[in-house]
Amino acid sequence: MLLNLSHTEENYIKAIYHLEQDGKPVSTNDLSELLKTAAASVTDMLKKLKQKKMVHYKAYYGCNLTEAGRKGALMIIRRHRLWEYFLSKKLGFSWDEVHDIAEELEHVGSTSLIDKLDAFLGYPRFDPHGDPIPDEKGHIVQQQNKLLSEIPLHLPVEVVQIGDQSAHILELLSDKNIRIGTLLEVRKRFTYDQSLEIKTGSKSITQISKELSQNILVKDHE
Amino acid sequence: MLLNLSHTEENYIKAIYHLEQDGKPVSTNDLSELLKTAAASVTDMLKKLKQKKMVHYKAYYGCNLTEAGRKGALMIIRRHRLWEYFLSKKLGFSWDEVHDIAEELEHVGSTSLIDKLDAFLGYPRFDPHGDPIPDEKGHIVQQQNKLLSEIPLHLPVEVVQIGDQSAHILELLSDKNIRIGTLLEVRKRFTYDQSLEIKTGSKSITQISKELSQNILVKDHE
DNA sequence: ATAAAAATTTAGACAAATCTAAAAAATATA
DNA sequence: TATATTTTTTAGATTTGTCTAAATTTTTAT
Ligand SMILES: [Mn+2]
Ligand SMILES: [Mn+2]
Ligand SMILES: [Mn+2]
Ligand SMILES: [Mn+2]
Repeated sequence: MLLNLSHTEENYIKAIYHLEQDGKPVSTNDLSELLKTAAASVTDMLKKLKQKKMVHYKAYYGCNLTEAGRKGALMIIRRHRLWEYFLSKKLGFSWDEVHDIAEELEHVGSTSLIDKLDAFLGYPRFDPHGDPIPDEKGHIVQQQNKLLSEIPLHLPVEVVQIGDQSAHILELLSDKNIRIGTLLEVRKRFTYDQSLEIKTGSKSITQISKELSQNILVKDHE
Repeated sequence: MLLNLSHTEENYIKAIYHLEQDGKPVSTNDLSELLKTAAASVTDMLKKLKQKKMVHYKAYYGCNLTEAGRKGALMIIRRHRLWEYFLSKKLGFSWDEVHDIAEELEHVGSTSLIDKLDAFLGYPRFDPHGDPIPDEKGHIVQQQNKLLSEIPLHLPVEVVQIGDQSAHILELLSDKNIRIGTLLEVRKRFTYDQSLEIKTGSKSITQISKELSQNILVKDHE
């Protein structure tokens, strides 16, 4: 292990990375909920991660990743997304099956393994859900995508990313034939429940709930 | 996990499988040495594996795998060897680098992952060290190979398997340009230390110690 | 500003896997 | 057979990651 972190510690810093917005500290409870672990256990772990200089932490305040913690998190995310790409593109898994398996593979800690896997895959820049893959130095592109819920009517857009990545949302999208690269256009927006009627491709019309529309990221299609 | 075993438990049943010769029970001390774990710890684990019906165990007697234990061990060996094949053939690792990484990958427990990996690799029958890969049902071919130390002079043979698989032996073989598939012929056998002089391919002559010759498995080359 | 509610930490316990040291059983040797 | 040696098990601790319950701190609401 280059990082010298246990599987559990890796999962914590990854979770902190995902919860960190701007510079705001991440609360014990948010981690507790995301990791499905008692808040008391989170407190214990934050103390340990502080000792290992992976997080800044002050009691009753919350935590933030240190620079080392951020680098570590990006490496775990790199592993996760490269494995997802491999599972999807090489082994033929569908995009809603890859996450859980990658959750285990991401903890196999050989650096040369991941760098060779990256080369074998042809240095992919995005995983099967449209999320960017950090490079070997931990650089990650920040995308400027918009939520489908905020797109004006009749503007052609392309799906580039899915926010929430539970098996449930992926199942629903699969059913609606929506995936990364799908071209969409919002036809109507209903004020009552903020649901959308969209046109996919050239023919098919489907309804999309508010929740769903807030988890589909799109970019303008020129 | 289909088997519902921890990483540690998996390592134990794999170790027991490798130590089991004929029907002879495996001793606590042999396991202790192979796993580099105190004998007292092995005793504790054997009790637990007995509870889980993975081994037959009686105090002061030793242990044997149950049918379930044997099936489990074969599945772990299947994963290990398929990953070794992948690392070697797809990612370009040399055969002496793959074992340690596979030691971690073997514990990722999705059955569909391994079966799809198997298909992706084209159902290979042998790993990079020449060891047979069990199929999805746990069937494994038993090879009838001979030790180089027991081959008569001037008989052309082909290297098919390496016994011990430490990085050290693989380094030595690599230096001598001996790998799976190499054609050999024993030229002389020195009584003093039972070292061999062998001809590899058509030109190169090299010396091989007794230890090394007892870890190179060969078959007749017709 | 005070009381109620929510978030967080501390305290104490537990299961898994490990260790060392001591006791017990099996095996080898004289 | 009696004794010495080796092997194995038991006893008691330790580390990691977890839990529940109780105490404390912070935030929200009256
Ligand atoms: Mn994922
Ligand atoms: Mn994980
Ligand atoms: Mn191996
Ligand atoms: Mn292992």
